[in-house]
Amino acid sequence: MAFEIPNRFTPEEAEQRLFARWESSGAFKPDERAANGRFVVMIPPPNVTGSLHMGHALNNTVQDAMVRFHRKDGKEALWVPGTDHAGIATQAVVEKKLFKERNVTREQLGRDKFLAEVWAWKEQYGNRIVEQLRRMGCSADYSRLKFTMDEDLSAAVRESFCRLFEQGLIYRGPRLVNWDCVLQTAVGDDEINHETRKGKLWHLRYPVEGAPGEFIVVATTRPETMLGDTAVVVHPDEPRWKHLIGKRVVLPLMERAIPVLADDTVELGFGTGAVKVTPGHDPNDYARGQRFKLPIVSVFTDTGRINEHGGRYQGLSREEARKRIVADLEAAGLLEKTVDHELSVALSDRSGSVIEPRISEQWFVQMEPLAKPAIAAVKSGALKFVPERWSKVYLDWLENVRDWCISRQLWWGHRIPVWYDADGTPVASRTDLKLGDPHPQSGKPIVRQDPDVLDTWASSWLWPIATLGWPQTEGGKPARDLARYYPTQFLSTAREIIYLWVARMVMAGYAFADHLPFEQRVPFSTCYINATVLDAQGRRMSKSLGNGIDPIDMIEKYGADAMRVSLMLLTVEGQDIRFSEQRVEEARNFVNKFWNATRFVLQKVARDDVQGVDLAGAARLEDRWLLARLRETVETVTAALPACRFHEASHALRRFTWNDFCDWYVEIAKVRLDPAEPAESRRMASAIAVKVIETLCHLLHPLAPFVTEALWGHLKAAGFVPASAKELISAPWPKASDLPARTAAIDEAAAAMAGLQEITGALRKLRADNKVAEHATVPAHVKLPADRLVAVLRDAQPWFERLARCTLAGVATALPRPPDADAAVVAVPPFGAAELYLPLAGLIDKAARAKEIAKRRDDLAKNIAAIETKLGNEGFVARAPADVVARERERLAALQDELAKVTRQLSELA
RNA sequence: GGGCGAUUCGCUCAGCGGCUAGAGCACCCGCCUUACACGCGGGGGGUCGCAGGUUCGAAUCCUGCAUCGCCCA
Repeated sequence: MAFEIPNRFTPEEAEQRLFARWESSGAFKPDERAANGRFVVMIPPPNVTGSLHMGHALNNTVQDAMVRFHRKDGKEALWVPGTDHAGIATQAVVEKKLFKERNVTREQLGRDKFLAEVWAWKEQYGNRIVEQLRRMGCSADYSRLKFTMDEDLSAAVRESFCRLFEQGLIYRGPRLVNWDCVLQTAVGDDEINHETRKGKLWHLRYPVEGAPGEFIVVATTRPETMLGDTAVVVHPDEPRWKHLIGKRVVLPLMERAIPVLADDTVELGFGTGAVKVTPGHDPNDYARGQRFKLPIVSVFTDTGRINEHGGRYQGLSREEARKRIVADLEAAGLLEKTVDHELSVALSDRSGSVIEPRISEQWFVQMEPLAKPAIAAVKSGALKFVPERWSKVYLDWLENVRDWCISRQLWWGHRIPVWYDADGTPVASRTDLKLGDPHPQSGKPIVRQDPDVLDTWASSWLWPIATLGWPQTEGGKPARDLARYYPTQFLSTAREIIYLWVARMVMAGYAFADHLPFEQRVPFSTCYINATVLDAQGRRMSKSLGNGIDPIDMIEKYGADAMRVSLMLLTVEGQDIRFSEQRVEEARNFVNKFWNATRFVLQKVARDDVQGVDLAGAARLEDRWLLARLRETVETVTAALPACRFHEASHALRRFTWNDFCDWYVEIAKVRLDPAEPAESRRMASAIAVKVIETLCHLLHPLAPFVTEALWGHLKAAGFVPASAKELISAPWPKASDLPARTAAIDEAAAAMAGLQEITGALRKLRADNKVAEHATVPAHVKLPADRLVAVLRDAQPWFERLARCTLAGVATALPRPPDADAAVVAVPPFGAAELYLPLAGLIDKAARAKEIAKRRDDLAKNIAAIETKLGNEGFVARAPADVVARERERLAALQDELAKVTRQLSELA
């Protein structure tokens, strides 16, 4: 034995060691001497509060596979990691913790002390997800780790705010926002979940002014909002109410007269046909209010209680107010009826409370001017989505973009850099202003800073530029990293944040990356949208369902490589994937298969066996075939990986490794490496086996970095890879052109090899059908349709006999059927059909045989008839491509040959 | 209401104009053949959701329908 390694890969031992070595050798840092261009990726920063879930696992496997491929492909590869401060989520986590552990609220602590607590929490727990990325093997440059609240990134946020403010693109005003009454902040549309709930629909009567006994009936799911109604609208053609258009109704309980207006957006004939309008508490009504210039009455406080505009209901909670109002209406005879109704309720993602649409003063960014270049980026092809269909989602949003509410009533985040004088005149400032300083415009003393912070996306939209140093300059020039690595080449993310994040990053790129000409500012040229990882039943993985799979558990049980490979095997063009532990187990088995194939080669082959062997000299059938398959595999993987066709790449690798190399070549090599074999044959087989293992280490490395790097170490120790060679992570990607080029002779060898594989399979089946004991060796007679095949089989005889588990008693184009033999026919395109005989001295189950052969005969006849019909069709012969017609003719001939032989066998059996 | 996606063997999915529609898992039969039982050999199993259409030719393209899922309003 030349070399011994264990018969199992032990990830728990190898992963930590190899990762530490990569990191300390600087393998994760961009190689500035790289000659093949650059490949730069920004991680979508996970929340500091987060822990790795399967979505992260997939997304980061994709990024790492891409980065590792391009790094090995000779590019200056940089992957920038980092985390996001996640304003509302982090604040909520820390608030909860403080209350639970010390029974204090943030208000009791005060702003500064509370923020110190959040920072302390971040220092202690904020790196968890980064540590998890490292366990996955992510080859990011951790020396560049960024956090959205870092000083430099915070400076970028402030600079961007001030620029937009100065350009007049930021404004402040009252708007209807999603209000979280528990956390007492506005929340973004993305921080809301919609849930279908059972509720009621109350039909309320609003008395018509000056017409006693006459009512308009409106239906509502939220009767308490009626306190803020400022109109009733009906469709202009609504027969029930159109005569009341222009009149007024008296709002019950409030005794306030409000107009009845015509509005053709009311659905004709639906419900009561009339709609109450509460612009202060409903997004649709808000839009109507804008159109009709209705007054806005806000009836809730920021804790969700009725305010001073709610008359005698002031001070009640939303729930109490509803009960009282319904009861009072009923008492007044104004409740027509109540029906059960399913409705969609908006819930805050963070507090779980029902979102109250509410008018409040907020800061907004005017989006239209920023959206224009982002739209153009996709239309011009500067930015491409993979899969392409997501560009529609992106464009739809940008083309109907609404202004962006960027203020949040939180403490944790980037404080809005705006100060006011006593008149409330705001000014945005790059440097902190102190109370009492003169206002730069009015000259009056500054009296306060805006208390709000910015939406987290207002920092993450700067991620690609800010992580590279924007807006810093060095000697009047843009920061070195920004100049060198921006724009980036690739972004991989989830579909949920195409507009929240992706679209905004593109806007920010055009708005702020002004060290570049405008048309070169797109922050990434390809945006890959990941699959959603579902559970085995096709449900989303969620905390509430408890059906999530923890990637770290999978890594601990099966190894990081197995988890990564399982995801890559499942990922077809961003189609959702159903994931389960079983898939990881299967991938682990594949990793083990490759490990053991390498183990075999290391055990059987020594360095001296392969010295000076030139693979171009490979002349034997199986050698030419295997090298051709290896070359094909290199070509496939090299094309598929950079195009994000991960499933194609990983399947091609599994197929070649397992089915071609292990199932055939390794078995053949067991014969070829026998000391009795001629030295030339032994040396060639050895060299090919080593070449395959070495090449597969490279090709598999982006998917399974640990096991391949570990095996690379063994190849080095055994002397197959020079001791001076780089670590696999940095070693150059194999070139197909280094393998023997395809020639007619090689194609012919591949066809002949396929024939021998068919014949091997047929002989194995004959044995199995006749229940030949596993270890018994039986003689076989093989009648072949071509002299060429006879030569091929004679040449392959030593390994063929082992693989087919027989001794070749006769091989010829013509030979008699041995007595008491079972027989089989197998098509060997393009040569014809081979006939196989296995003498079995009375053991044949003739009835079973006859049944099977008859079935085969019928199948053949059916196939032949189908092809004859096709070839008899004048349209087909005239219009189909010549090679297709020729192939059909060839097939017909082979099938006819097989049919004739099968038919004769059937008669011989009788 | 609008948009997107899916529907192919028991399960999960490839294939997206021309090989007898493939793979993995599961299943059945036989094997510890010293690289690997996380394995080896053999086998059964599918009128490609339904209905039309285009084409010499459709699982593959078009139209409609059905079912399921996701997103937007």
